[in-house]
Amino acid sequence: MNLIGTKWKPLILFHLLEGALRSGILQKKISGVSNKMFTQSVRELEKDGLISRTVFPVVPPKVEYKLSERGRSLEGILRSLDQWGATDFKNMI
Amino acid sequence: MNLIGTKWKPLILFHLLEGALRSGILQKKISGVSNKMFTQSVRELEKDGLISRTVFPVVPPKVEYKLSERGRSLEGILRSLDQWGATDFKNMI
DNA sequence: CTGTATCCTAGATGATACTG
DNA sequence: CAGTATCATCTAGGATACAG
Repeated sequence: MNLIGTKWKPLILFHLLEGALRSGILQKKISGVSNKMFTQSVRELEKDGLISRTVFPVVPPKVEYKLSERGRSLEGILRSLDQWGATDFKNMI
Repeated sequence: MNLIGTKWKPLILFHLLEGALRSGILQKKISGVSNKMFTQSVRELEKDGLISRTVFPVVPPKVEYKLSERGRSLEGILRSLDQWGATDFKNMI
């Protein structure tokens, strides 16, 4: 939980399960996240070795994030969490 | 994550996987938790319907906690988290 | 487009003392 | 034994403006 136990990290990792994403695209997928928390979250995920960050030297700037091998090892948990959330929510209504 | 995304809740739930536990025992198993956070966590878990609380009218007081059906549905995720933590930790050393 | 810096608030957490 | 109350601290998180 020290690595992924925040409001946004699980969502970020989940959206990266399908492949690398450009920074802006990824941020748009995480509806509601502030610019600050998005940057802070991906920075920490990178520091913890769960995702990798690639900067393309072009203009305008382009940055892509993707899961590292360690991050990929969380796939089962991430999909379980997603599935549980969906099922559990359905049972509440 | 809104339900279990805190420092202690996953641990509390995990320790209840093997069956109901008396309050003091459970708290001792969660090494490092303060009395306040333990009480607050179990109260919220109870409010969210993940665990149930049973008070035995005896002296000295006896209180037991156990997983509800909804809490039990988290078993897969809890065990996955535990296993991932153990495996991941082993890979770091 | 991507990221940083700053200020601010709410909540999470902890230490301690106290009650039934 | 179980739980509450109080005080204090730290961090997560958000809004906004700015920079390369």
